[in-house]
Amino acid sequence: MISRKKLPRPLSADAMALIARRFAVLSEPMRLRLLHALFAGEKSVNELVALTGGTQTNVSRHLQTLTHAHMLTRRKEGLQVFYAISDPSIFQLCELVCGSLEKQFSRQADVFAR
Amino acid sequence: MISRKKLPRPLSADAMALIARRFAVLSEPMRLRLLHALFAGEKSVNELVALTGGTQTNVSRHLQTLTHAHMLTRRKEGLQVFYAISDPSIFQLCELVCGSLEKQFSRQADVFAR
DNA sequence: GCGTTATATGCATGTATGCTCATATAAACA
DNA sequence: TGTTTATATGAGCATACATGCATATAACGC
Repeated sequence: MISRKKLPRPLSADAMALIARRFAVLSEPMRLRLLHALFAGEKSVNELVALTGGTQTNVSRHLQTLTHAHMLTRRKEGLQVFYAISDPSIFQLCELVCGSLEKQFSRQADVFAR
Repeated sequence: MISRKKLPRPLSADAMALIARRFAVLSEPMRLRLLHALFAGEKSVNELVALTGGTQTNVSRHLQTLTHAHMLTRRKEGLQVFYAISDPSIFQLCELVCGSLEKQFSRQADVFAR
């Protein structure tokens, strides 16, 4: 009988580069702010500019990056373009990282509290 | 009665920068190769150099980065230094990203197969 | 057609960071 | 003490990328 324990899959160097690229897309604060703003649902570029406080140029560039990484979908309607999160795993990724950071900080807080 | 649906927590710009930093640490192929090599358990620097094919200098630098990010622990024993994964959420993060990439590629494969 | 609004992009610049070479530290041992 | 082995680090270089300015494209109304 084969063990049911979940094993890490073997990963090629190519696969590793793809995964790294995906993490890189998530490694910019402005892109995270955009994703966070989109958690509630699709928004136009102008709305995102207002919500994040970025310049129009910069917001547009980052939206392009996120779309090329297949994390967002783009829908044009008249003059406006609406973006929305297309990859639900984004939510889980952020939750995981948040949880891990919270643990780390609460441990550090414990040390200071002694 | 309060809804039980899991809501995304509100995130400050500072929190966002911390999360981004964490993703940035995971966004280098060599660091992912090191983490992957450590999935099976702790290893010395020399072993990691052999397993990843990197130079000693470079491997040492990346191990330092991962350790400062609290993803690895460092244990010195005689001349050797052993590193091990200290944050179990790393496994889940990689699984999530791998799964999401697999879905993306199988969709693309479908398109080509038509 | 012309002007206006929403979004995208070419170019230039600054900053961050990965990589390598040489050298430094640190521990073991003769 | 001097030598060897394992790991870390300082300096310099190259590259990637985020940002802003100006301008281009695209859709709408007149």
